[in-house]
Amino acid sequence: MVTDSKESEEKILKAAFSVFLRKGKAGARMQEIADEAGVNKSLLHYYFRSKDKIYLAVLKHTVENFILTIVQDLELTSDLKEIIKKLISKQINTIKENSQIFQFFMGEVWMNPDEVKNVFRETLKILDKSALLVIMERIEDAVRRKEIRKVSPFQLIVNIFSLDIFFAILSPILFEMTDFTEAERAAIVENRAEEVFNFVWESIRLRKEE
Amino acid sequence: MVTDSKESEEKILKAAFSVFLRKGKAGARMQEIADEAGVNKSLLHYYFRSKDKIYLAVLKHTVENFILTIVQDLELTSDLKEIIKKLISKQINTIKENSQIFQFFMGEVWMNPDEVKNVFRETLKILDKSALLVIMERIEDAVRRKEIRKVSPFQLIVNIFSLDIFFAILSPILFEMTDFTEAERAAIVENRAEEVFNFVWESIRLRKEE
DNA sequence: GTCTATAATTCGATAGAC
DNA sequence: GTCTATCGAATTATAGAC
Repeated sequence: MVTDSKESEEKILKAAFSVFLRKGKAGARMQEIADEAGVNKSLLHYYFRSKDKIYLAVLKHTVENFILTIVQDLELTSDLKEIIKKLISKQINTIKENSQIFQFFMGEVWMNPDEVKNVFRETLKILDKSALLVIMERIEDAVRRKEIRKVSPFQLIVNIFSLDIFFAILSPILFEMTDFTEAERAAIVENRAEEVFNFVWESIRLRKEE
Repeated sequence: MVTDSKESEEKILKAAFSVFLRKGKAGARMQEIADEAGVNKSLLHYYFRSKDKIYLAVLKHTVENFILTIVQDLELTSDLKEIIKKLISKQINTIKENSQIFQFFMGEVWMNPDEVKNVFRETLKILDKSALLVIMERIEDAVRRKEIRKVSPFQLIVNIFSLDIFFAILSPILFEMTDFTEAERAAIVENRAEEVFNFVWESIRLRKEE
């Protein structure tokens, strides 16, 4: 069956994305990708030469997704409290909608650290980092204005992202350690953004009487 | 070469631990385990029947390690501030010394969620959870005594663990986004426990003037 | 561009000698 | 308990027809 060339290539990429995310680099099978794409296995090599090359394309996509989630493009007109609240809720929503990507990424960081680091570096060159820099500058500014206590902007961002992503990946396992009912668990997941914001804001806001 | 039976089995387990942690379930090779253990490949099947069985033994070990790191056995005589400070520094030290285990665990949660969940459940039955329960009870108590603001003990523990483990796994990657020198990076890693404690304690401590 | 057929290799597992 | 030899299945990759 002859179809548009772009069409097959895109179908393969989409299927590869799905399979690699579920099975990881070592567990992914070319045949499974071909089946899911609805094309012949040979076409995978025709378009991408090797499994490694397909994996690299998928990895690049997840790294972009990862970085853009940390960065997030925000309106910076409002005050810092609102900026942080939006950053957290946007991050948590993005992670919730793409949880497989982040779980895959965490796994690959450990399995292929050098490969991930290289892709990460290259992706950073291309992507627009200004959004992150602007937020970090805004945090430094808030420290100077005594709106919040003295914190390292980098560490604050890392802390926020830790609270967002770790819970998203491990909450199913961690709940095993508790007696929460299904309804309670759902409520905790639902309110995670608010919980994180409170936790963070209570930590950094400056009180008048101190 | 005939050696003590226990000796070979232990060498295999140790090698399997090393290989599975580096390569994951799908990427690990029986031959590589045999080589690293210095025994014949057939012995792996003689002692463990199949690759799956060896993997399961390794997974159990990592799950125990994971749970015991969250729990940590602490002196509970001092005040809550000291308890939390010790919990954080102990967690961070444990994670630093066994970072491969936690990275492996994060990866396996995504690749084999059901298998991990099962092992997790079984391990919880065996392990002594009292240490965690005592800490959570101590947190609730502190809330009642107005030593700290109202927090969910579960979420506080999860938040602390998130801040500890996420940074340990991803800091090499995240540093790629910054201009820190090697010395600065080392200092940040070195001071992570203090940073996390400050972040947490500032968030939950109650001020007099409020 | 797409398909069939198959080469080339790798891998988990087992049989059987010692 | 340990080793050699090998099976059989799975998997990546390619050659070549259409």
